[in-house]
Amino acid sequence: MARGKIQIKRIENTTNRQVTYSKRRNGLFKKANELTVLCDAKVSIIMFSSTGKLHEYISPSVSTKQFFDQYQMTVGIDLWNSHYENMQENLKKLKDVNRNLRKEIRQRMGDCLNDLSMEELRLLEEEMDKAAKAIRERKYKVITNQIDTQRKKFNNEREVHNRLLRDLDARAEDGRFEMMESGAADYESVIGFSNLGPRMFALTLQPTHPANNPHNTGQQQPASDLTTYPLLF
Amino acid sequence: MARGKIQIKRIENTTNRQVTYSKRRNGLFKKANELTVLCDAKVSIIMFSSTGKLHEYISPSVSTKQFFDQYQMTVGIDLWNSHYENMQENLKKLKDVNRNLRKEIRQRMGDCLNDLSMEELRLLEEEMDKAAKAIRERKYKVITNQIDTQRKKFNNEREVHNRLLRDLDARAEDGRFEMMESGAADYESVIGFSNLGPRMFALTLQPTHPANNPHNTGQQQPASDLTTYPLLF
DNA sequence: AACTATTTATAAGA
DNA sequence: TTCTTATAAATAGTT
Repeated sequence: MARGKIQIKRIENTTNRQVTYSKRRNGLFKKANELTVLCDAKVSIIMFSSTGKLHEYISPSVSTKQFFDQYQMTVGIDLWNSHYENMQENLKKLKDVNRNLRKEIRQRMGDCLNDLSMEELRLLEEEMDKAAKAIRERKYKVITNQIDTQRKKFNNEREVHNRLLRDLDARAEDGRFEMMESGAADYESVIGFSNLGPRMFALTLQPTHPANNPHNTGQQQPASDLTTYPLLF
Repeated sequence: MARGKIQIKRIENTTNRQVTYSKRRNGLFKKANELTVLCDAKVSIIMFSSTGKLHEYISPSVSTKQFFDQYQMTVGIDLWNSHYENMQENLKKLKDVNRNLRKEIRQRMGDCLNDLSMEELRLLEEEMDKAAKAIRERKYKVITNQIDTQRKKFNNEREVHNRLLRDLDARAEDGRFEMMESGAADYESVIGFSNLGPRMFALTLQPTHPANNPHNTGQQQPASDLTTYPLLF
């Protein structure tokens, strides 16, 4: 406002506009600061130039965040509530669903049955029976699988053992002197193992159900005995 | 700036301070608006007086919300993210809990048993049995209560009916002419009801279990017969 | 709220 | 960008 009055309308010359922006921005900030000091006020100015550049003034001793909080509190309506609201609602819904789920679980555990109607109780009982059946079946299947794994492991060990025995016999026939080289202690340990092997298993497994599973072949004998374990649970 | 230079420091006189606040605020807003127009900028001014009063300027065609969004985007740090984060986390936790609850329910319904260990299956089965027992007991109790209510209702109706009969007998003895006044149709209907009453109930209820409940008194006979209903469920 | 003497801000030019 | 300066605008103190 000097060297000629100007119209308050967009300055078309870009350079001119940016110069004016810079000058007036400083003027604005200076005024804001004076206001802050003179009147003990809190002022926040945020501005973007036409090129998108940000400039900010804020009264000393206040943070933008504090400013924002106070703004919200004063205005009453929550600026970020629009962001929040949806979330708040989701949270509430989820909590509700959660509560209901917990209630359902409690009912399925036999608690909190008081507000169930006769028909609901009947349905629940039916479901429980069906579920219990499924659980028992699954349990049985798990056991069966465990047994099966056990059997395979056992068969495998037995085979290894048998191979060991065969090797031993073969060596004993081929050349007895080779064994002396490897030492008597080794020989004794192998012999010891062979003595404890099949006979020990036969002792611990077979007497339990001597006549069971008539379709078992000799090959599967020990494992088949193991599969009768489920009956003991 | 007029009629004498002033020091830029807090104005102690309250009235004076408020007047100056008001004047300079207008000046600031005017300047902000000029800046907006001249330089095609976006300006937001938020200020609080020393008394906490809020005043705001914002360039036309921009909302405070948009302003803060742009501010955030430019500054990079999210002003309300700190508020958000907590909520986001809560939401996530709740969803997780929710998922687990649903899974538990499915397991209690006999589905999704695959990732349960043998021990978990055993415990679940145990719980299911216990729960099923509780549910059956509750069901039984509900039935019993229903029966009891039914019985009371029935007794009450019977009593009303008997009183009606007694009143009828009394009237019949006291003065037969009064009845003729009220009309034959009414009389017939009352008689009709009395004929259908106790005999009808006796017919429908008693033959079912003629020898049951030997400890029932004559007074409670029809209701007691009703209490045998639970056996039919 | 209006006035106005004076200070301050600033447009244009350098 | 900064300085200069003529001039417009803002405003302190007053009514």
